[in-house]
Amino acid sequence: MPHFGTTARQIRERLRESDRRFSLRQVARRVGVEPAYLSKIERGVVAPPSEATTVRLARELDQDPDVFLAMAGKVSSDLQEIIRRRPKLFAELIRQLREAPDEAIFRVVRVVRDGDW
Amino acid sequence: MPHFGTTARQIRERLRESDRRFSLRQVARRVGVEPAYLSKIERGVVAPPSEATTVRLARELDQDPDVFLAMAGKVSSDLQEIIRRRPKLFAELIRQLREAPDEAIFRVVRVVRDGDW
DNA sequence: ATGAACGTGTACTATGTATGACACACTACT
DNA sequence: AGTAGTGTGTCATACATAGTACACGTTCAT
Repeated sequence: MPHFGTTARQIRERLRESDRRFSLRQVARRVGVEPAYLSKIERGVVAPPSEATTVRLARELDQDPDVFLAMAGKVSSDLQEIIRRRPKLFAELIRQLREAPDEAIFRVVRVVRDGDW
Repeated sequence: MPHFGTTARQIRERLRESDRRFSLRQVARRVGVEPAYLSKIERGVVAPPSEATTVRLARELDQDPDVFLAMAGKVSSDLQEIIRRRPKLFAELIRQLREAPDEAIFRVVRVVRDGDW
């Protein structure tokens, strides 16, 4: 699993090559945190930020919030709530899919999405 | 969603009717917390305990840990880790199943478990 | 009727989480 | 040469989490 801060920094620096609005300070301002704090986050000096801040940062860097949250060691609270509503069913389903290959999970997603079964 | 403390207390008191080893004090001792603390938990004076304590309490009361964790507003960390390993796939799957009837989810569980598809 | 067990009130504490504020040195234009 | 912008070091803080410790009045069993 890649490091949260390092990854965020790499993505930001890549974006910055073509758009100098992606300086640490400007991104920090748009995300709504202090530059010093974002600096520490990117270098791993502090733990990844809260869920809300992580999601705002992901959006700012045009990344998938769930992936960013995963790197931050978290799971989106809306997913957690879905699980909490029916804990037995979801717990069994998820543990069942622990070792399943990506393909198998994706097949399940498709089947459920299309509903034709 | 039922209240964590209230539910725990009811279950414990039911168990106690046939086995007086289920006093608050004795359960607290076996679970590894102070009686005063368990008392406060059961009455909702304090927030539900940590994941580890919640699971030990569930086991002690012969309940499903995932259900107890759900009532405590949490999701088992082992489930979270499974999701974090493949955040996109699991996020899509779970959101897909948010509104699905129990029956549909259980059908998916069975299909995946039996693997014949 | 007394000692053990019971449930609970009050007070305290240790650790973690999630930042903010400010100052500093460096660089990049204009 | 100066000013605007940049990244970072240090210090402080507010709040939440997850409990412990002890004392008190009550009840239960012998």
